[in-house]
Amino acid sequence: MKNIGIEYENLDQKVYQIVKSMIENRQLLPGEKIPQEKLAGELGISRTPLISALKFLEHEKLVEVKPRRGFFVRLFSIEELISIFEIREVLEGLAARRAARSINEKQIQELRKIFADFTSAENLKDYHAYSKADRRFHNFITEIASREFLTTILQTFNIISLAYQYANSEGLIREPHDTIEDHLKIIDAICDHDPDSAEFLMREHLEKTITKLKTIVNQDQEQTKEVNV
Amino acid sequence: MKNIGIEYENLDQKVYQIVKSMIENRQLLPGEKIPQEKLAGELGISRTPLISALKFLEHEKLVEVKPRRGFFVRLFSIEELISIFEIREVLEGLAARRAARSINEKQIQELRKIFADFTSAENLKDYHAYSKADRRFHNFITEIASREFLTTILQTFNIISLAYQYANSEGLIREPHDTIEDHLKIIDAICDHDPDSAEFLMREHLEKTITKLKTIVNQDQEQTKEVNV
DNA sequence: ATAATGAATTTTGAATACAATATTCAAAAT
DNA sequence: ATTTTGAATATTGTATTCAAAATTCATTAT
Repeated sequence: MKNIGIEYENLDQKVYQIVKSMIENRQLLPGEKIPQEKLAGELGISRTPLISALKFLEHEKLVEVKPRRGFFVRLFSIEELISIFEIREVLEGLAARRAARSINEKQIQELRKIFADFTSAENLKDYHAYSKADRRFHNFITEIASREFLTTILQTFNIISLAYQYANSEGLIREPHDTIEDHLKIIDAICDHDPDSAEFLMREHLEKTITKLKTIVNQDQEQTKEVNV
Repeated sequence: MKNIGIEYENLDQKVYQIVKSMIENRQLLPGEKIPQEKLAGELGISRTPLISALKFLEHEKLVEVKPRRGFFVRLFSIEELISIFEIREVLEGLAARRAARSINEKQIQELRKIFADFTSAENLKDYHAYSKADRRFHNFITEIASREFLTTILQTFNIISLAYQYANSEGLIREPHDTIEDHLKIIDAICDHDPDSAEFLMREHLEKTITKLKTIVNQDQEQTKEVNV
C-alpha cells in the first residue's frame, strides 16, 4: 500500500505559522501579552491548538511564558541581538561553505539574478526593494546549503533579526551602498565553488553588521550617561 | 510589591525533562512509537501536558509527528548525524572563541581539572570515565561562553550526537588516546585568552570526528555493495 | 496458506469543562 | 490624595470528553 498523498495537517502548524507571521509583521509587538481567548476567537479555533502553537514559539524564543501569567511576545536586548548575530555569523558561514560545494548551474543563474537590478547608485536608494533582495539572498543560500536543521535554526534567527528594533524601518542595519559589494563577492565565491572563500566572506560580511550594532550600543550608553549627569 | 519567590512551574517542563532523559537513556528507542495514554498513566498525568512536552521535543527534532498516527522517537541517518556535527563544529567553535574572551580564574581552574586524571595511557583505557569527561568538557565550554541561545541549540545536538547509533557504547566516536591531545590544546588556548586559536582548534577537533564518521559511511556502502553483488 | 474485508477497539485531534490563580476596581482605611 | 483590601471577574493549567481516523483481528474469499 502506498502513501495516497493526502497529507493530513494538524491545526497546530497552521496556527503556528499565523502567529509567527503576526510577530514578524509586528501585528503582535515585543513585550505585549498574547490574549488567548481573544486571539483564538479571531482565528475561529479553541485555545488548545493556539496554546500548542505558542509553546512551539516559546521554544524558538519568539515568545516567553510567565507561569500563571500567560504568553508574551519576547523582547530582546541589543546584547541578545548581538549574540544572535554571532550565531548567524558562523551558521551562515557554514551555509555559504556548503552552498559553494553543492550549487548547480540553475541555482547559479538564480543566485546571480538576486542583485542584478542594483547596479546603479540610483537603484540602491530603494531601501524596500533592497531589503527584500537581502532577505532573499540569505534565505536562498541557506536553501541551497541546507539540510533541515540549519534551515530551522536560521529561519528563527532571521525573523528575530528582521522583526525587531535597532534597524531602520526596512530591517536594514547597514546601508545598501555599503553591503552590495560584500554580497557580490560572496556570490562570486559560491558560484566559483570556492567553499573556503565563501565561508570567510560571509563571516566577514556579518561581522561588519555586528560591529555596527556594537557602535549602536555604545551610543546608547553615551546618551544614558548624559541624561544621568 | 516584590516577587515573593514562589516560582510556579508548569507540568510541561517537568514532563519535557523526563521524556527527554528517557530518550537520552534509551528507555525510548529511536523509531519507536510513543504510547500517549500509557506514558501519561505511568507519569500520573493527563495527555495534555504530555502532548505539550512532545511538541517541544518535536521542535528539537528528538521526536517526530506523523499526523493522525502519533509521536515517534526520531531516527537519524548517518548523513544527518554528519550534518549535525558540521553545525556543532561551527557553534562550538564560536563557544570556544567566546570562552577564551570571557573565562575567569576560577573557571580556568575548573576547566584544567577536567582531564587532569588522564595523564597515563592506563587511565585513558577507562572509556566510561573518559566519555564523561568529554561531555563535561564540551558542556563546560558552552556554559562559560554562552548566552541562552547557543546553550539551547547545543544541548539538543549533543543529545543527538551522544544518544544515537554509530558510536561505541559510551558514545565515543574516536579513541581517547586520539582525542586527548586535541582537548588539552583547546584548553590551553582558552586559558591563554586566545580566541582565534581556541576557535580554530575546536573546529579542527570536530572536523576530525566528521572525517571519522564519513569513513564509517563509506564502509557501510562498501558492505552494502558486497551484499548486493 | 495467503490476502482481503470490515466490525470492534484503540488512538488521535480538538473542544469543552472546571478548579486554581491572577487581575481589576470600587470601597474603606490611612 | 494615596494606599490597602477584598469581592467580582477573567485567565490559566490541566483534565475530561467526543467525533473522526487509524489499527487490530477474526472471518471470509481467493
